[in-house]
Amino acid sequence: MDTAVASIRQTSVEHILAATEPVFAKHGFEGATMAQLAAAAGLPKANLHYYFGTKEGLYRAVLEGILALWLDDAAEWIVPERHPAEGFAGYVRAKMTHSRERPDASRIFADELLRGAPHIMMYLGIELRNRVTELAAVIEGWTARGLMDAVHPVHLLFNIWAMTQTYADFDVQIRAVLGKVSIDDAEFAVATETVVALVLKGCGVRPSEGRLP
Amino acid sequence: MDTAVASIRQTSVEHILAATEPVFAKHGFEGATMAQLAAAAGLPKANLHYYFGTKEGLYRAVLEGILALWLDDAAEWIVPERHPAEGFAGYVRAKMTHSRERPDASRIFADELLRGAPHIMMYLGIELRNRVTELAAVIEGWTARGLMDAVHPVHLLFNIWAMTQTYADFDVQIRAVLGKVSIDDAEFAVATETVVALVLKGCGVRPSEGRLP
DNA sequence: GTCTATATAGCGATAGAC
DNA sequence: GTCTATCGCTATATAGAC
Repeated sequence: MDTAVASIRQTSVEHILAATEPVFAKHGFEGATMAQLAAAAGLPKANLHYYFGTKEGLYRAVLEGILALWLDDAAEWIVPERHPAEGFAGYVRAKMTHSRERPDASRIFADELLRGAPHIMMYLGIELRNRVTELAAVIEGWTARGLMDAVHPVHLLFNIWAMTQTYADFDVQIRAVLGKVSIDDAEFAVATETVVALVLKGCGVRPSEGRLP
Repeated sequence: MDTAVASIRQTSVEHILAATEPVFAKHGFEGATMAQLAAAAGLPKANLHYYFGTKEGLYRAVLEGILALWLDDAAEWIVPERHPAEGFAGYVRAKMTHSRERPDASRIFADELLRGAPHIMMYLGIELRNRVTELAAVIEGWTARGLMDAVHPVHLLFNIWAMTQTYADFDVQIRAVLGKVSIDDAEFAVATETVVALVLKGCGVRPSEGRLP
């Protein structure tokens, strides 16, 4: 089962998941067709049905890989041991890096939310909600220690997600308004530091002076 | 032509546009079917084809109504005559009100961007881009007059749009995380003032003291 | 496990009676 | 202007040879 040797099944499954992610990102679950998905994987449609049963089964498998990726950034940066200046800046930069390197993952998640989250309602209401409760406690702790202003921690998180993910989800609008065919590294760095500054100054985060109290 | 008497055509067109907006918001352009759209309007499919020709024709008509709505808020609030404390707060509150009252419009626009803006590329690159250039000049003027910090004006606008529209587009996530079936007025007011504070403090906007210099 | 060929259902769009 | 019936096509899914 869990040997280091990649079984044919495992290899095929991983190949199909990676190859079909851009198709779901481009067309959404409803818009993507099995013919497109199969063509992207370089396989006949029947093979996708063999491994995932239905189009929805394939989509759920793609989604689950994305959700696992999603929760990790916050757990690394929004922790009591850090000063909020470091924690928020690190978190925003990590999210922005994800928006740059895995925009398709962000778009699939955005599409799922836009449709009313028909496939991940339980994840939102239980797993994500629990994580947010933990993060909110850390942020309130920072405020209690006088390291930043009192800001509604949950709405702050919603806004950090919104700002960072807009650079993946609505990338086409950003490129059109900036008049650029693609967003280069320098422009993306400007965007990242604009968001970092908005969050740090917007929350009245005191400057980090070495160790925490 | 332009009389005050509503022609049958005009009445039907407006009815269909209003009735189908929620369907496009829920399923997107590709996901919505003519059968669903017709059912929402309480008409046979053939009637929709009679007035709009194709599904795409209907969708474009819905989109155009939304775009017209979209550009007005900024032109009212982000103007040189206002102090940025008043301008940004008013703009954010206006956008938040739109997210609360016309969430379907925001979602249709979000879906269009997520798909790569196949129907409104020209609007983004020309009309919206020109408007943004004007708004950026106003914001830079505020900075030059010492009323706020130097913030990249275009990225600031991207982030204001992201924060305000997330309350329409990703409303399902917000409700799930907050554990509420619907967002009540009090919660929405908290959200609004959280965004207002993030923008004003984040941009280092000086307090408004009566008249402008 | 792989792939061709096909079954069945639903799609956008239209013809033509009213 | 309205509506029923239906065309032609493409969708998801599967049967069955290899």
